[in-house]
Amino acid sequence: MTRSSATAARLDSASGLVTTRERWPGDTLARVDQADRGNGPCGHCDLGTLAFCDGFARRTVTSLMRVQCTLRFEAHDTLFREGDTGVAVFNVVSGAVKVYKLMPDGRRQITGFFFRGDMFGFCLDGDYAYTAEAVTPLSVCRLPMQRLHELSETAPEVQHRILLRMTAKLAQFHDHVLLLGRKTARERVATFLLALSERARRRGDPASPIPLAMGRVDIADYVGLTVETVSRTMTAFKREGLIDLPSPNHVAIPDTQALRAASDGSA
Amino acid sequence: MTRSSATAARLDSASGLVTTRERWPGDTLARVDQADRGNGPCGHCDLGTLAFCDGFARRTVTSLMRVQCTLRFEAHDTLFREGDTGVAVFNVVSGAVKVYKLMPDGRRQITGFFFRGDMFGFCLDGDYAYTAEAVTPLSVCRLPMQRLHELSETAPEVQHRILLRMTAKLAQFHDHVLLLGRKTARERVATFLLALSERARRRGDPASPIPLAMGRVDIADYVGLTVETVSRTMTAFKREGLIDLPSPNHVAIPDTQALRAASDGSA
DNA sequence: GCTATCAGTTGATCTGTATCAAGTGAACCC
DNA sequence: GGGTTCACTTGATACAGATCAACTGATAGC
Repeated sequence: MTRSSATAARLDSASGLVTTRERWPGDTLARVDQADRGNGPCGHCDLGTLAFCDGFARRTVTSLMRVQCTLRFEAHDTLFREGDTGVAVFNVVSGAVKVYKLMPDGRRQITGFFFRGDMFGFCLDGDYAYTAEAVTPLSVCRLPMQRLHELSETAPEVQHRILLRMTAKLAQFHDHVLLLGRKTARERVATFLLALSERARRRGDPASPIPLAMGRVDIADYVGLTVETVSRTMTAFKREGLIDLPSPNHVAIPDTQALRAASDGSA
Repeated sequence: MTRSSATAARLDSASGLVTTRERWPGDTLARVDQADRGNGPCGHCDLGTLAFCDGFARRTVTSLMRVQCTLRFEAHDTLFREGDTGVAVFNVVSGAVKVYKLMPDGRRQITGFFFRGDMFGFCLDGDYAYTAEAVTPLSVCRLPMQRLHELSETAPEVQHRILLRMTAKLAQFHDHVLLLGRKTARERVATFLLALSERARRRGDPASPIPLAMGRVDIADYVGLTVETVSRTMTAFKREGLIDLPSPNHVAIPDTQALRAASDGSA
């Protein structure tokens, strides 16, 4: 069984731009960078149309700006832990996050990866049900749940957008439950790679030589296998010409249809 | 691999109270019973505080009443199928529902069971991501998504309540993904039984001799095992005194702590 | 340059659960 | 009352993927 490596909490006070407006889980790890500017509606990120606040009325954006907070983390930093009081949602500006649950004996299940434009940390008056950890150097936009809730009284579009994100996440979970409950190792790995590829395509990035932000262990803990099986399966795919591995962290998909067939047993 | 039995579509025109206000997926199967009365805020069900509309302002309840629809189904009836256009959410008034996804070769994964007071079918301008089927004779309250959305413009509490339900569902999915990805057969079955028991307790029903609305095949397709393994595991639990089976469809839990220990490998 | 570390890969073996097959008992029907 | 059906159980065997172990190559530190 897979055991999680302990996450070392590291203090980073080297940044010249740190200002702390309030206390929140993980704040000792975060660097608040007020100098961030970009093409996001509120000017605090460069997410453009991927930004949570994109398309909102001017005054809604202004309200969000006031409570928003841009945080930076290094790979392996923990944003919050399972059981922490859930006070904020996060939008990934750059980098990748994994969220996972641990069992008493150390077995770990990663329940989601989040990339640029993704939102995570939904939690209404309760504790976070999982731990969130940076996979790569990370920049996130943090929105306090309480403020978001207050705001949505007057701006229903805010709540509606959250609803949209959650609906999409629910649909994703249905797929992932199918993967974990009924798919073979080959199907799992194929499905995972395809999902990454399709996500890239939807975002306008090249769909084929896709970068793998996460290591083999993380992939294994996500698709419910061991590292060894993930590794063997990817080697097998390479041997069969289903994928190419220019480097361990880059996967090329020469024939999407073939990989898709491998992802649901129709091949 | 588990194969789903074909669901026989049955027409039931024997009811004297059928009135069809509009067309919707599965309407040929449903009986609309306008005569239902109860203690629910809108008078159309007896869910009491479990009702979706419980606690809403008078005029909100009135709006919901007008678009609400109470439907009845028999066991094995299909409410909607994966790929159908998602036009409504459902609240279970009585009985049980399972939702599942199928693979091309017939493998099936049940992604959720829904009981009295539960809400399912969330789907914002898209298709249902799964099929919903009655496990027992069923009564549901149907709410058109579009109307719900319109209503939430003026009544934010509606959207907020949906958000609450979805957040709870998301948390449940995290648990289920952990179960499917990392738990052993014993742990899966123990977790499943405990969840049913705790649900009953939360609802004020007796937590111990819990009725199993679903058959062994459905349990297997939910926890990602085969019928045989579920059956063997339950027999083993009985032999070890972890549970008792007064009938195949009733489970007594003499020692919750012991079963809990079995549910995460701490025993 | 030498060593340590760490991610990934590959090989040999073991095992938990699936698969295949048959048996039991309750409910239903003619 | 005898047969059919269907859900569940039990037994024997097979196998996919886990486990244990070793190897490779890249990166970092001194």
